[in-house]
Amino acid sequence: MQAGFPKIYDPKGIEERLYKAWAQEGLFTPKPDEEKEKFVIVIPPPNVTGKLTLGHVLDNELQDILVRFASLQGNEALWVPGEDHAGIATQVVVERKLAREGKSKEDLGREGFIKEVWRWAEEHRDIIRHQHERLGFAADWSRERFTLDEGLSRAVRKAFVHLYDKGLIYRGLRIVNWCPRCHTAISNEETSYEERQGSLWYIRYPLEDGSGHVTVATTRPETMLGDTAVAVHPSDERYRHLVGKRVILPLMNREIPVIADEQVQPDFGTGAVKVTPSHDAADYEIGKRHDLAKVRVINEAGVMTEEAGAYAGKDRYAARKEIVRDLQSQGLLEKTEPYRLSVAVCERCETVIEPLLSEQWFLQMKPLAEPAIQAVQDGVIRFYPERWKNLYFHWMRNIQDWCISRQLWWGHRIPIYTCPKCGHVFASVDEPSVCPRCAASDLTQDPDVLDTWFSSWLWPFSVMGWPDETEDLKRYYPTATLVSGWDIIYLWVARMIMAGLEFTAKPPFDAVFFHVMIRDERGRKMSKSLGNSPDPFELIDRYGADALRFGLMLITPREQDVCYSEERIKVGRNFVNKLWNSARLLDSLRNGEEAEIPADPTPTERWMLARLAKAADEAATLIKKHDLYNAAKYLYNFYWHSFCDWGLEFAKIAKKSGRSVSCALYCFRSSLAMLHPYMPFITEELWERFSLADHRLFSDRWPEVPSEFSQSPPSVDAMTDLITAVRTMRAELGVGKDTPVPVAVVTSDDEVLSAFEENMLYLKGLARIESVARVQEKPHPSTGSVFGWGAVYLPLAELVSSGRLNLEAERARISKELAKLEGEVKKINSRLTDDGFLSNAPDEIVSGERERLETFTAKIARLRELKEGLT
RNA sequence: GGGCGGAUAGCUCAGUUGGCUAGAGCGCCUGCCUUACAAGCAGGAGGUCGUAGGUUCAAAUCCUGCUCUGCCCA
Repeated sequence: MQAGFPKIYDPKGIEERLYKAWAQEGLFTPKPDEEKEKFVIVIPPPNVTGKLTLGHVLDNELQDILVRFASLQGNEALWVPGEDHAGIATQVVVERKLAREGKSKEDLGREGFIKEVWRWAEEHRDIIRHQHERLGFAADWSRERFTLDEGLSRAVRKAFVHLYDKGLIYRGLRIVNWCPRCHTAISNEETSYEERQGSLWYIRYPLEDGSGHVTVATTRPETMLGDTAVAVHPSDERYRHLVGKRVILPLMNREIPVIADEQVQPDFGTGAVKVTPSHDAADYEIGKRHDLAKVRVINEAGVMTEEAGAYAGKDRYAARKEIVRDLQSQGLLEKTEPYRLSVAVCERCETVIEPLLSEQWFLQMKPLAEPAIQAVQDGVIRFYPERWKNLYFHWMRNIQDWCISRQLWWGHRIPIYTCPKCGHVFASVDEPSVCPRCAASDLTQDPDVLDTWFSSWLWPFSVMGWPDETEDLKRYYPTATLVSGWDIIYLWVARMIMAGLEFTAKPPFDAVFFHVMIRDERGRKMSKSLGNSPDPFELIDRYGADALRFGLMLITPREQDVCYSEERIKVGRNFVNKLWNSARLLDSLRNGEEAEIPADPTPTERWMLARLAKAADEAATLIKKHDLYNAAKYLYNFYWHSFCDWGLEFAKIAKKSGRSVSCALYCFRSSLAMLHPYMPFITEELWERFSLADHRLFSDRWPEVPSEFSQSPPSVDAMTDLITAVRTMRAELGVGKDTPVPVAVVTSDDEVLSAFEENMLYLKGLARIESVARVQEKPHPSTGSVFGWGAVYLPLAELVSSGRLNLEAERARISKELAKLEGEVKKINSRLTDDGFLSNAPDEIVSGERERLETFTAKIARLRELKEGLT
């Protein structure tokens, strides 16, 4: 054993050293090469809110694999990294941090607060960058971008002005999702619904003429203060006589009308509902149809307004309690029922959303959606897996206008200016000093900022320098594949497609690769509030980046959310260990031998090369189909169970009789290249240790085994059959592995027999087979196994002396095999006597069944013979 | 309420356009510290493919109903 090749692979130090070297060499900054095809990925920019999670590791690892694979395929590969300023999310975390220090953002003022957020953002960008480095990601950091960079901010303004001047951006008074905690409007896509236990309160509204009352049911009694009507369904017989009458709104003593509207669901509550146009989207629509007054009783902070009379100044939930109590004391509360309802909450802070009538900027989406639907329909942009198209089309065809303004400080300020003199409102890319209409100065800019996604949707081209016609934009846009979780298909993916087509007239990428979500052992989504997401960097400390990466790939199927547990990724660590130790073995066997295909490969070497060729082919095909999971499995099985279990065992034995290990080294070298996209560090480390080339693995080529070696010699398969059979029989009979055994073989295949004779070294080395004798008939007494190429017998007479033989286990094994084959034969027979099968099934299937019948019957005959001989 | 998935070995999952004895990893059982690896080696047990029908010469695979389950949208 060569000194300095430790028994256990210790990633610490190695990973750090290699990443530093790669970065210094500028390995991931592509050298423009007109001969090469380009393969470009832009990272889904992580938020600067915090550290990376296991979900990020997965998302980015997939990209890294694609980029490294593309490079090995001879492409000019580029991966553009960067981060997202994440408006609300970042503002929320910084506000929380300030709150812990006893400060508020108002204390700092807008300028001061933004400075504080910048500090936070820069700090977290550093952390994120470092985390990417630790994972070994082949990103080109010289091109790193941030959504608030000057260039990207200009892109945002440019896009805004373009859409504004096109008439697609408008200001509107609408019911929006208002987060009273974040103090901003948010889009539908940023709210989620939670099932909660609430109550349904039945409230009596007395008729103005004193002839009784109408009972309405509500889950939000505090909004009643803003009621401006009671509505019933026009065909509801129970209430028809009341339509047109007036009721007295309790607590407020306001007269409001009873109206009829199709939108009312007669089966909800009593069938009569209260209408609050200022605090409910559906009621707003009713209000518009009936020209109802709008009374706003809750403000932006979730506090009752002046319009709420006696309840003004109270929190919405405190007011609810008091209102219910007051109604009760006035005898107007008919009953209270427990009720399950789904409430909208803010995705960022989980505060219950207040639907609020508010003036906001909206982007008209229908015109943008049409070409984007077309692009996916026509296959200009492909989705993997394809089924996500359904979700995409559904949303795109029902797309709503996008509320793009946010009442935040952190973000891109809306480039809308108002002239104090002439009142002209206009959009401008650059900050204007005077009004273009009346030349007045002292213009005021809209105080609000844009939704974060308004910058993210430009990402694929804004990172390339758009709106300028930069070299990068010309060279690397459109990009190749976008990797994303399906959870942001609306928020991000669909919008990017729309933006790409609108602003660059090109689809921003050729393909979208949607990956699954990582859940915990119990199948729960990983979330910060549950605290069930492990820290990936602790895992790296414990197992190394490669083990985490490969382990993650081995347990993450394509279409099914993965249940993560630390136990499960150990499979990655075990593989790393296997890879390392197989290298250690090769290192001890080589004496300066080259990694190359020998001029005269032996049958076992040919067998190994054929498997390598198949693996290189299969894995590449799978990766091209974005099936990185099955490619990982294929490589795992090839390396461990073909190369190590057989290839290296053969090589070890051959080496003892002086054969060079160059062929094994060739397979090893090829394997390093194939595994490199999954495990960049250990493969590079071994690449260096073995001095396999003077360039980095990243710049190497995917293995291509010459086609003359793609055929596997069948005689070697017969050898592995023989070896396995003898091992099984030994185990069942209880014959120790050190006891040499002679075997007898019945076969009509001369090649198989001569392969056995010529390769006794391997048979001896791997199964302690002392001799192989060709016989015509089964020796007595003996046990054995039957194959397509013949049968192998273990004469028992000679083994009896070595101890008690467990014939019972042998009989059981043979009986089981017999039963299985007899069952098969029965099935085949019934098929072959079925006219329907004979006339309908393709010829190759029929002849295949005939062949199977023949070999199975032959096997059965031999097995029966064996069983009888074992009594 | 509308839509999209899933249900295959004890667990987590593969299973290409229907057609060789339904596979893997982990776990389990037996034997091994065999000079690369016990994070390992060799061998083994374990599944009427959720359920009821249908299509077909042939169904884990296609169709329909049902049950359970996850998610998205409203």
